[in-house]
Amino acid sequence: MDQPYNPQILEKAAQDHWLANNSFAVQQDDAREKFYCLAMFPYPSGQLHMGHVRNYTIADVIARYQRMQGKNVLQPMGWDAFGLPAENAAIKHQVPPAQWTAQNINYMREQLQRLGFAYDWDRELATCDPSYYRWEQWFFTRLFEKGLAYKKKAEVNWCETDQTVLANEQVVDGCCWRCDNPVERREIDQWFIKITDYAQALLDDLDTLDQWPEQVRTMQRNWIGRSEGVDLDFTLADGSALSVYTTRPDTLMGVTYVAVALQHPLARAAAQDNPALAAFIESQGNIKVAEADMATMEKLGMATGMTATHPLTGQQVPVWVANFVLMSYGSGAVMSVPGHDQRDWEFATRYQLPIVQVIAPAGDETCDLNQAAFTDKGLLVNSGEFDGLNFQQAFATIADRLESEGKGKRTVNFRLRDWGVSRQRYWGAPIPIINCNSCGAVPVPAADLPVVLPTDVAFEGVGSPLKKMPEFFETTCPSCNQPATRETDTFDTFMESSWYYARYGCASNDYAMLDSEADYWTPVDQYVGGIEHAILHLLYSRFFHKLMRDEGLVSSDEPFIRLLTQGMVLKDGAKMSKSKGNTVDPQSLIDRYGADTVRLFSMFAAPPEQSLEWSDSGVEGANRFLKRLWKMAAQHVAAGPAPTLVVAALSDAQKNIRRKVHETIAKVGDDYGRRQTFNTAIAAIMELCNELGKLENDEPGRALMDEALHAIVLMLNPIVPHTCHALWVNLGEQSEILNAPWPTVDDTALSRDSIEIVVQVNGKVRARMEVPTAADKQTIEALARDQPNVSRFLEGLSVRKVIVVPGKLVNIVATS
RNA sequence: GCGAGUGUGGUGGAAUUGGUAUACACAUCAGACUUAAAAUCUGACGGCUUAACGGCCAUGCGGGUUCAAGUCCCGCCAUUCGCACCA
Repeated sequence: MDQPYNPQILEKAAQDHWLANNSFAVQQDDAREKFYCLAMFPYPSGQLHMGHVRNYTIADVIARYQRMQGKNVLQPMGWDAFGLPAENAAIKHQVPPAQWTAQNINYMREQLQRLGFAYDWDRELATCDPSYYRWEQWFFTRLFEKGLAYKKKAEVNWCETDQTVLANEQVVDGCCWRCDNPVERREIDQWFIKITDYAQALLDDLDTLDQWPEQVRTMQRNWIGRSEGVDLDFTLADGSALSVYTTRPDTLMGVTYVAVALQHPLARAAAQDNPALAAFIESQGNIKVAEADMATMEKLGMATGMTATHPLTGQQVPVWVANFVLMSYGSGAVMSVPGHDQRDWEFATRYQLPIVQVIAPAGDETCDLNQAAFTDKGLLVNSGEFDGLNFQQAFATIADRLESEGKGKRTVNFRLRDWGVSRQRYWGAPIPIINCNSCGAVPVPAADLPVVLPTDVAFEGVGSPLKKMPEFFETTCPSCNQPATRETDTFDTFMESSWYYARYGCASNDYAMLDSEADYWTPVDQYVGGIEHAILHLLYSRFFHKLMRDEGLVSSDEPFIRLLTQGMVLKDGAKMSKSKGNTVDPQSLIDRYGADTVRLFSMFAAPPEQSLEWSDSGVEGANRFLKRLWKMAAQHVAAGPAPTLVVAALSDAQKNIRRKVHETIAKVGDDYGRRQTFNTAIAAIMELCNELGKLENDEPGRALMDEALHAIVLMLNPIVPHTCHALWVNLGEQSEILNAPWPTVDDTALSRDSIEIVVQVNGKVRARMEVPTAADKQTIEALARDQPNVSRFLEGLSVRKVIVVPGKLVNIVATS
């Protein structure tokens, strides 16, 4: 056995072996349980960072562990290859995005291979490849035909810097999520997908995802934002209806005015012959989202001069335009109850509108409408026939009344809005639509797909080059054969990442988007990725999965059964990032210590869901452990073949160590499989190694050492596979460790003759004692009282009670 | 403001179902080996106290439940993340 530990040589040898044997390629195999393990694929930015290393190591450990459980394990890898940075790089370095992306993929693929991840590279895919996005284009045309994709003129978030539209989810604090510049509002034609049709299903099925972090489910629930209320109509002077949505119909009798959004048709109509109102709307509409710190923005408004009739009382209430009413939620108009809504209260106070109390506290809450609105639920007052009703009763009674009189309707509202998928960018999948003057928007026929994105382009830096390429956009209408124009917008890149996990199941199928093998592998059994995707990517993927299910492409309801969201990698307390200049280059660490050391450290330093504080000396510690293990194995091997283990020949000390071996096997299996706390698994193995250092070197001791080393190498294999690959051979094994089964626990090794029991007096530890395992409570109690330090503390006290927890402790309760 | 999480030695963290708080590692210090250093090995390592055995205190703060609380309950404080005028 080579000495010393030389990771550069042994890692290369293991990787060459896996490559030569195509060790990680898998096929459908109905004889075995399948396990699909997936880490979120990377954007090919240029090189791996520590976050990637952590993400992919976690997934690889799970995949290799499941393989040792005898499962048919798929772990693929690919590239989220469309996106903005490629265009930015193209402008900066004068390289076409396709070329820049391909170079990065080649470099990063090599880095991943040097980390020894067990990927089935036969299934590798890149989303910028026409063989991939053609199916996305095809699927979009299917959605179009089903009415699930549509075009509408919409006010969108426009980023002037990136010259593109952003989804609501991509606007962070009023700024672009990528470049952090303020977002403006613009109206242009956009393609949307009806995610709102699936809002209820997306909400309901969250309850089935019991192996997802609760936090992620809560965030999605809030994002979908279901509320139950009533749509009801106020009547305008001309007899038309002004519809408002409320979740508090119990406060209906407290309405003192109605407010509409700046963009509401009524506001626009009123502004036509009211220059002051027009000016107000103009001034508020031009406020950029970033400048208007939405949460603290002053509530401003102006009366329209119109009044509306209250649906129940027949009273006339004024109609105001208010800057805080959202056009995009409900009907863009609200009934204002300043007594019981804080926003309405602030607005009414500012403009001296009447404030009426219609809800009285049911308990001892304070209610002073001079100070603030009373927003809790309570009992109705000043509400005529409804007085005395509680919230539920009032909701039901008033909703019934409105419905029977045709003035309202119970309604469920969602915060979730349809997904805008158009982007005015070049480096994305072309939207497969042809715009014809006579036929309108016509989907590209399946036979004409894919619409290939031209890769030979000149980049000037502003807007999309596609708009300047008549050879791309000039075409004929598939329907009427007249000259027509191709759509030059491309898809949001979240489209590609919403279904890639399924495509891995049949990555090279040129005849279908998904096939029966894709259905065999899906859903993903274990998904691993960053918490930053808790809403966007994970919600879109869930939505896409249901769309694909309804198209007959997959048979499951959800894409990801179990989800692990790993924490960030920090250095000096801050997230590692180029802008902060606190990055650590994985490559230099691999060069210096080997991939296994980097893998071991990133799994040992913190539990996977928590943030990981980077520590250079911690990396050295991980390397030190591997060197020690290597040395221990080398010494064992150098002493010649190990004798056969005869359990009866072991000394008591050796039996204790053997028990530790088997306890550790049980614990580590539980940590990998159920708990997914890889740090504690490693700690347990380190503990065992420390114990083994004390092992006597006699014949039974050497036999035990052989058993223990085999177990340790098997247990560490998912985390440091190269080192274990080499150690396994050195321990004299013929077969390769990759396919070795997980070690089994010998239950007889776990049994013990005696056990340490803690003795407490009044809850404080006063002694520890060894008692026979079989001892009954009386015996244990008697032994406990005999402990010198215990009898000392019991002196002068009378024992009231003795609690015996078998195998753990005795607590003697005594008072004077 | 609403929702979720976190708070344990000098540091990262462990304690899984209410039952031995501080496992494992890092750092530090001491010793061995060495001409010396590095590497390696051995040992010490929460605070106060004691010659020693031992004792007292300590898991952000204040209460509570319990024979027993890092863990459960109530009220605060700090911090991180998400959402944020959603009627």
